[in-house]
Amino acid sequence: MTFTFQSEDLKRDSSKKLSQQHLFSLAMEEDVKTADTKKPNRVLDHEKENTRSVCLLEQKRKVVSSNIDVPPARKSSEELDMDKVTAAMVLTSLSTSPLVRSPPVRPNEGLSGSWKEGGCVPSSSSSSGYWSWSAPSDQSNPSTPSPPLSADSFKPFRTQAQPDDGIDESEASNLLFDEPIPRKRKNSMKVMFKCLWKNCGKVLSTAAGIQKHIRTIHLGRVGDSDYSDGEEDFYYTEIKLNTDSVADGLGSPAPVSPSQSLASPSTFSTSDSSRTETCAKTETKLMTPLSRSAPTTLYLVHTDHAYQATPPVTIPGSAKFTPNGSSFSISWQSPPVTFTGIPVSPTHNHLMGTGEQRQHTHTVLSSPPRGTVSLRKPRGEGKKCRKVYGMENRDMWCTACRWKKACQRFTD
DNA sequence: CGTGCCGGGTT
DNA sequence: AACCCGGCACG
Repeated sequence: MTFTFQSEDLKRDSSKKLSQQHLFSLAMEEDVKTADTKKPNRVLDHEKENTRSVCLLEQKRKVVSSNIDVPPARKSSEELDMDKVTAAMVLTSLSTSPLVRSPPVRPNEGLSGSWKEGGCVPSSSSSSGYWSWSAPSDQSNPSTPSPPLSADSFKPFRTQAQPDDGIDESEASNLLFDEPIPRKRKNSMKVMFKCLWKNCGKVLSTAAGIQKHIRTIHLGRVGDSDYSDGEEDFYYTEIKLNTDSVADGLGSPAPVSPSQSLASPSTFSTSDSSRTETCAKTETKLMTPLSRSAPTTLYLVHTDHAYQATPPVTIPGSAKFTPNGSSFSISWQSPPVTFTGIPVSPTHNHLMGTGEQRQHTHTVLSSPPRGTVSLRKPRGEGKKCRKVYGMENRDMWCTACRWKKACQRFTD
């Protein structure tokens, strides 16, 4: 769209840099605003636009930074600052992730890639600006360093996680637990990306990470690990898990922390299929006994476009005792709406025989035998998307629900 | 009153 | 189709 014109503009006149930045922040602000109005409106669109424009702008910025010589005069503080940041980033990424060196921008990981470079941007508000990226929706004004307030304004998932993405699995999973609750939202959700590949329960905290994982491990794209044709999208899904309610649920000096039950981070090191297996197993072991009794690590997966309705939560192995992914999971988590699915992308899991796990066996859980044929449907008592996700997350509902049709995800 | 969803409308 | 919504029954 306006992109071409803008970048051209840039090249032509480097002195416009500032105004460009201005433009940038303006754009951000606008997006934020729209996203903030969340209420019952189509946030999704905004979000899409948002991310897209972010992408564009990111690219733009790169152009800027590469094409423009910063006059020596201003080089002092800004540049120094920037250098510090850059250096720090380089160091961290070097020390933690030997694997990842993200070249330019690639289609899928473009976002995360650019996040990293966000630090290098000669923005006037150097450091603070850089951090505020992570959640554009939190602050409408980039110049205010105010701490991100809980903000119901949040959009459930800003596509990719934090600025530290793309780091690498090992780091990613550790990071997750180190990082002291990035933004405290309603119930401190954690967005994770789970590999759906058979027998692989790998969970990473970044989309980039999981994509890479899939690419290298499952798709066998070793050499050109940077190349992404988007196929990975099919093999992972986003999950959200709630750290708060976990603690609540155990309600005591709980011996099991979410982190432990999720996956043992300690073992993460490099990509190796055997390792992934073990990880999956650990997960299973931990999950199984717990999930029978009380909610521990609450998470639920969903794959968006929903007629594939809640495909198995697929914790490999645990599926066995799970009569039905959806109704099972909701049943033990009522008031604190803890987990929610996340639309990653309009992809479908052809991987898991979608249908099979769903319906049947249902009867076990659902209401006692009802003899009456009833003229009108008894109205299933289970919570439907609307209840589960709430109005503000309408975009997470199954399509049917969005259209006010009979819910396809939580059938009864 | 909120929710689930039928029936019917629009794109 | 895909999408949206008025309106009604149910709780």
